[in-house]
Amino acid sequence: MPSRPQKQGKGVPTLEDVARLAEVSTATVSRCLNSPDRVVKSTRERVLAAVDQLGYAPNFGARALAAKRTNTIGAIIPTMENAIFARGIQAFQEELGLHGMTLLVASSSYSEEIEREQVRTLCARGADALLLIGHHRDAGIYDFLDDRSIPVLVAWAYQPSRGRSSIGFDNRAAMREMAETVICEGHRRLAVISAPTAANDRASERVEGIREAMAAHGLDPAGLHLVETPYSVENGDRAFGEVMAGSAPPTAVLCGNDVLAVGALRAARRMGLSVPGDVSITGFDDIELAQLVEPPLTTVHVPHRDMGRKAARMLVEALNGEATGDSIRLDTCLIRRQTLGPAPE
Amino acid sequence: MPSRPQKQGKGVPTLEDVARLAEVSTATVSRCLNSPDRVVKSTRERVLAAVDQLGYAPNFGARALAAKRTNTIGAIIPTMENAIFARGIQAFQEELGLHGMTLLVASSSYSEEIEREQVRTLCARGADALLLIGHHRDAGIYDFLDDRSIPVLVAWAYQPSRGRSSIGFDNRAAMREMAETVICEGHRRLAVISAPTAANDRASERVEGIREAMAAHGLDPAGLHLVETPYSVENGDRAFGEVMAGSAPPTAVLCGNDVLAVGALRAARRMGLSVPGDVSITGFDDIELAQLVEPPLTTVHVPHRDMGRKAARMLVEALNGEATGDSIRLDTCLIRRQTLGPAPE
DNA sequence: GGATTGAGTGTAAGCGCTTACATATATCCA
DNA sequence: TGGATATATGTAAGCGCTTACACTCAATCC
Repeated sequence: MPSRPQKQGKGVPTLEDVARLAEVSTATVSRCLNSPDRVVKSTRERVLAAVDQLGYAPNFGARALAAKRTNTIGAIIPTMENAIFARGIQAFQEELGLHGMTLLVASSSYSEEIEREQVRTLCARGADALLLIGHHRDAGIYDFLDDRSIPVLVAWAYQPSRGRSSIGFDNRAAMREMAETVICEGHRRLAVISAPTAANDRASERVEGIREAMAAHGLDPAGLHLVETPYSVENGDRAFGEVMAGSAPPTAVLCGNDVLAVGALRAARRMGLSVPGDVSITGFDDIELAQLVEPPLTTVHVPHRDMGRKAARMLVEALNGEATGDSIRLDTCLIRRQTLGPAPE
Repeated sequence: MPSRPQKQGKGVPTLEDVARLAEVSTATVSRCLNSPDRVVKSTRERVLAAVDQLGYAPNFGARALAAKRTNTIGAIIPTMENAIFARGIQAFQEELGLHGMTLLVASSSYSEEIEREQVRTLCARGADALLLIGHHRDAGIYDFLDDRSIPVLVAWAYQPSRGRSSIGFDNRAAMREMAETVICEGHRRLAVISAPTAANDRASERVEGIREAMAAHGLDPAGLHLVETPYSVENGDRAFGEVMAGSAPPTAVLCGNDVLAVGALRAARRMGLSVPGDVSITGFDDIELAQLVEPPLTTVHVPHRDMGRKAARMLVEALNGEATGDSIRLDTCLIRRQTLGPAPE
């Protein structure tokens, strides 16, 4: 990376420039900007006029350095391309704005390595608190954050047993409910198409939920055909083919998220299978797409927006020292649309 | 906003702490981090060990303050909830990462006011360059940026006449081509469902393209039934009802984007209209959803990812002083699927 | 009428980092 | 062997801002 000159002193007005123009001290200018009521009106107006005239914008880094707080909250999500995060984060940001805070987003592309790096980056940038997705990550990251006493909130997950403040829903219970509903329709041979579970506790919890339901209903969890594949319609499509390939294909395919389910649905159509006549397919998340496909998808509804909004409030409280350290459990609900039916024959 | 104590000196190691532990000066530590080859190996290793042991992460604000550059590029998009931006920005970020730069995203919720504010925020945070969507905005914003000599790239738009470096496609020409195709199918009564055009040159250019096509084919552009409504399936649905309400409803409804088109499609189905038998519907953007709905949507394909990637390269070049100041025009192409057919009767 | 108060403002010390410049040590050749 | 040169490291001056503290000057009180 070659070094390059830029932002030549010329054009960038500083606090001092404003002070000079308004004929006051830098302290007064600073006060005008941060606690206007500590400055008499006539002075304030003169200063603000100077600010305007110069097009002055305070240097954030310098301010953070001097004031030791940034009113900034960082969030690290796996990817913005996933509608559920995009939606939750949008709500998160809106709510933060209401409290005078700014959001800094980073994405990890589902990589633990990148996430670790992003945590450092966000802290270096002065994030006062952090929003992370899911519990699973190296303990070192939590230590790092604790050392700096930076509050962390885990979202899209609810496992109070982890001993961290979190907001989300019980992925396992939600998926268990879905699996039980499927089993009650008479299905005995089940398959799952899931996002990679290794570093994703939400995904693995969901799969676990299915296993629990099977065990509870006298089915052998070992008989569950599991295919893991990254988040995309294309992959869901491919995985469905794989899952249906054996001699005794499943009569119901539970998908770890709606996008995979939509892919599965597309594959089914192409293979000439009737859904849910020949095979039932279910999703998870209830993204907009779920009700737009044909037939509309049976899935689990998750209140992403609500979660984002509440997460923002929790973090703001934590920063104000009103933290309870509690976790909040949001309710999900099963949405029966048309891709789940009784087992064939 | 109550002030609150946090990050008590205790836990946050500074450059000086590292220097003390490694028994070198702060300058040496700094050099180890920024130009490792200017430090002899033995020292370097000692310093890096200290960095590790302390969990040191450089303070970004302080660094920016001292070095006068941040290796950060800012982007302001209308909303992350729109898949086209999410996708483009994701690619943008990935490419920036390859060049050692970081992305700072902000969203404006389609508000000029908020956008102006975000520009200041990003500059205050030290963005070395900015990515903005579309040309339309107050000249004051450009002045502000020019004063600071911060390079700006306009994306999702290509209008070299605006005299700013931009990357995108010709919204007007792309939509004109679509309209011409529709007209060639025999349609005479057209309607448009568009995003609000007031502060959105992409939307208004698209509408203009339709008018041009009509004029070129002997139709009176004044006869175009235009409904403007914000981006959402729901709104597309509602707008379609509105557009079809008159005594001589259109035989083709062109939509300003795929999401509105999908809403229109849903409304058509509910109203018992056959698409394209009774009415043709077209979209714009070619988001994933377009091929997943029934029937698959005829639309204009836009290379969002490619745009994001190239935008990143252009900005990096500009920062390296290799800027050409040119604009790049990307090609769109019309994707005929099944929602466009010949005019009825 | 002098002491007390408090509101409005100024002075100046850092915040954690980078970097020009100074210094110290090692290396080389005549 | 001595001076020139190169290499490694240290010193210290800021970067633009906030804020504790000091100061000034009226208004207020006994």
